[in-house]
Amino acid sequence: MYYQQEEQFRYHILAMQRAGNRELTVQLKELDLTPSQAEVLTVLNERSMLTLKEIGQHLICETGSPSRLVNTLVKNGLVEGKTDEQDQRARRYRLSNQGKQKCTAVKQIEDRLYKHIQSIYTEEELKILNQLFTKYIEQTDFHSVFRKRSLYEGDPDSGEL
Amino acid sequence: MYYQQEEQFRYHILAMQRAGNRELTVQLKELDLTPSQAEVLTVLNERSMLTLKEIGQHLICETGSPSRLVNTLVKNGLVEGKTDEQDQRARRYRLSNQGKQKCTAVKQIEDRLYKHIQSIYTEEELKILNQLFTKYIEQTDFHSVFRKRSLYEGDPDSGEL
DNA sequence: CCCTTTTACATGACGTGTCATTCAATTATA
DNA sequence: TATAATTGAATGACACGTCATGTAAAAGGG
Repeated sequence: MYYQQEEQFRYHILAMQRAGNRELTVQLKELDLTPSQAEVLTVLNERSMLTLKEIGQHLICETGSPSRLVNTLVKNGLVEGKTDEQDQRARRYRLSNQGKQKCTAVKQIEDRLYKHIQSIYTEEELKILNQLFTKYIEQTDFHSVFRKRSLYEGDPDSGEL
Repeated sequence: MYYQQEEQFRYHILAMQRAGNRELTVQLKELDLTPSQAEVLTVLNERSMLTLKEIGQHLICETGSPSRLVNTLVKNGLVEGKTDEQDQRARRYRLSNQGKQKCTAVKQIEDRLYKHIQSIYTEEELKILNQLFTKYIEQTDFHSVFRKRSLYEGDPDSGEL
């Protein structure tokens, strides 16, 4: 068969994403959160007072402007927004106290996921995988997201220009 | 940072899936198909006269019973279904002539994707990636899907038990 | 300063993914 | 053979992810 490895690769990526997302969905259900909502909380926990557009630039789960996603969190009292004083169009968002609490709970659940990953791959294998992934990601819009989120280095502020 | 590689891995998987899906979505738009719809066509092209449940067992894009997905294709004239004679509950689906035509067009688009993947990774790297992915997939429900779809061997019938 | 263009966001639309519920056909069981 | 349990599928519900459109604020050009 032509492209056998390529086809396998393509469906592997899809399956891995689906599997991971389901795992997270189940775990996060006890917090009444979806994986996407949890990612927003994580982003706002790292860098507060972001506009919608900025939040979008830090999300891997979604490209465009995550209006609905963030507004759901506002409605649920986890995030609060204020109109930007310089720009009346923009709103700046931050975690509420309840949101901060949720966020620590989210971290525990993420740790479970990371431990699961650790149980499957050695640190050496993960490095190989991530290195190869980077070759792909570099060619996509996501590259800047990873930099902004500081997901490449252990250093938690190198993405902030 | 704890779990740095694991976190990167997790988001890499998400980003790769999103990037690939967007690429496919754009390409398939000229056929008026979505990636999920294209996967159903591909499955029915490999093995015809499947029930909804069986189609679901061959799909990586979706778990449950893909009623709506398949019915959209029926409505668009790409797939036709007949009630199973042994089991009045079940319907058996196959590609219409129009569906078969679409399917060859889909293959060309998939080939473009595979060539893109080839342009990023060597065959050796793909083998390493797929081998590592398999370690993960083996622990999920998707393992049987890959076997049924014969995505593991070049042999196009080994999954049929 | 007015007018055009751009920008930030909201919203409608559409097709998923996922789960729960419902319904009818089939199988198992008492 | 009645009846109960199971199964295949349809459907409602909900939250996405993506695109297109609309609206108001801001920026830019004359």
